[in-house]
Amino acid sequence: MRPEDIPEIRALDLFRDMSEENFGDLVRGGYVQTFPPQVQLTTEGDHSDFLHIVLTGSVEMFATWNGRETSMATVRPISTFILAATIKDAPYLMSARTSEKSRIILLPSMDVRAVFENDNGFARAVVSELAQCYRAVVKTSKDLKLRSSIERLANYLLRSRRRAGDAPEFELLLEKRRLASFLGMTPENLSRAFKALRPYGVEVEGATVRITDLDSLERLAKPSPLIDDFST
Amino acid sequence: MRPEDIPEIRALDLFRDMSEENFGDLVRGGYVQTFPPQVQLTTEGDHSDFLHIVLTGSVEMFATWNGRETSMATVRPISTFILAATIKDAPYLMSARTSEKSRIILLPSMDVRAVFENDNGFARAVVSELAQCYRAVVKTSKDLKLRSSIERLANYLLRSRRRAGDAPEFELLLEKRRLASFLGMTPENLSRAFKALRPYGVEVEGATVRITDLDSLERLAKPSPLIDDFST
DNA sequence: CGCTATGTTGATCCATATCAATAAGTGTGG
DNA sequence: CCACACTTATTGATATGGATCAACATAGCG
Repeated sequence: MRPEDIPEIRALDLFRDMSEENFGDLVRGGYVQTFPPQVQLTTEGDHSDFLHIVLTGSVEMFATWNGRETSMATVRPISTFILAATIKDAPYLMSARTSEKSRIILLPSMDVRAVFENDNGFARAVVSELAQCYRAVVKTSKDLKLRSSIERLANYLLRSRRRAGDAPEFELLLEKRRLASFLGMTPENLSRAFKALRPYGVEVEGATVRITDLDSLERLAKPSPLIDDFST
Repeated sequence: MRPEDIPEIRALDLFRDMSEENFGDLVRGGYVQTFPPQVQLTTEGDHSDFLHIVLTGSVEMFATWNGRETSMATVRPISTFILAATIKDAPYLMSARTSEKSRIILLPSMDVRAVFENDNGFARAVVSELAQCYRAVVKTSKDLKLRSSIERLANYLLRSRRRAGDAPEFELLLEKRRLASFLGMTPENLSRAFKALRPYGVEVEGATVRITDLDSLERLAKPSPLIDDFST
């Protein structure tokens, strides 16, 4: 692992409260690797060997069943994935692939579990991280069950806008077909949903989205902090 | 709290590893209450005042948006709910109501957080519980996104059968309209889905289900441990 | 450049929702 | 214990959101 990576990792919520010694143990066994796009990092059902941390780039979490595939989430820097599987020493429930060129830290699961047993600060940080993940999935589930596809897209755009610092114009960070899968629809249907949002002030050109009538879009989307807020 | 309740709580995974003293603190401030059916215990958006533990009966977790409502999960004895909100001191993402007459333990959230800070055994148990909850929601999400409504019902029946000790005949533990909502469909559609499963050896009479051709149903349902297993 | 993957658009189909009517439970009070 | 009211479940008819199929356009990329 490059020495310049270490402070960045140390600054993560997950590792901030652990002892210097335990952090050293954890990092010593780990390594950083750069992957090209479209590399599959984990396969659902496999046993958890490493805790992954995305340093740069982005990673798509997806799941399959009976020949079908669906996009479950996108992991962006700097955060971990498959923490739950690592801690429980259980098989992955999701697969992961790089969406773009990405630098990823790999920490051996055994080491993570060992430090988890010894370091109370780390154990508490894991709780916080897992609670966050849990709440994120619950929100996604509510989004899926309570909203139509157009409402989901409208709220997704409002969230994207917020993530871009409330800019009226921003880039979609996902390929449209992945976005469609994430929102639980087909690419064709997403295309039509974008068109259906035009009367509400949504202009799309390639990956660029401009929201010209925020009020109108919000009246349609009815965003809720209990579904659409990032942190709470 | 009745003295005879205490050992039962102490035996829960969540409380087994904590110090006697901290357990005492936690239990002292809590109390047990019996609620009639259809009592709403928490409301989404409210602040977390108590960690709830279901001793008997059952509790439905549900969520609402824009006048719509959906059933998210059913909590059965003996387990906790809204642990994530309690630990994070965040608003509830789901509401809870008793489905039947239920005995519930209420532990003040403040006490739970205080003990969480002090007791390392408890902190680790919370991790394990949260990881479990997280993985359960991920499975439910996969079920929803990757399967049609008939496939979801078929797999739900196979899980119910398993929970009933692989009995060929068992009772639905949910009202059909709640089951429909949990599976993400309308009651009418659930009715039709049951009829559609008749050729696969599913006989329904009231709340009683008999599975007469397991192989056939499994060929249709294609259950997967990564979606349908309870614990892993 | 030209190939291949992605995105769009149109036509059609299908799963599921909605609406409406009836039946069957379930609980309540007389 | 029965009659009534009310909720839940079923069934049929119809509507519709979203999927699928097909053709074409477009944009990355080697």
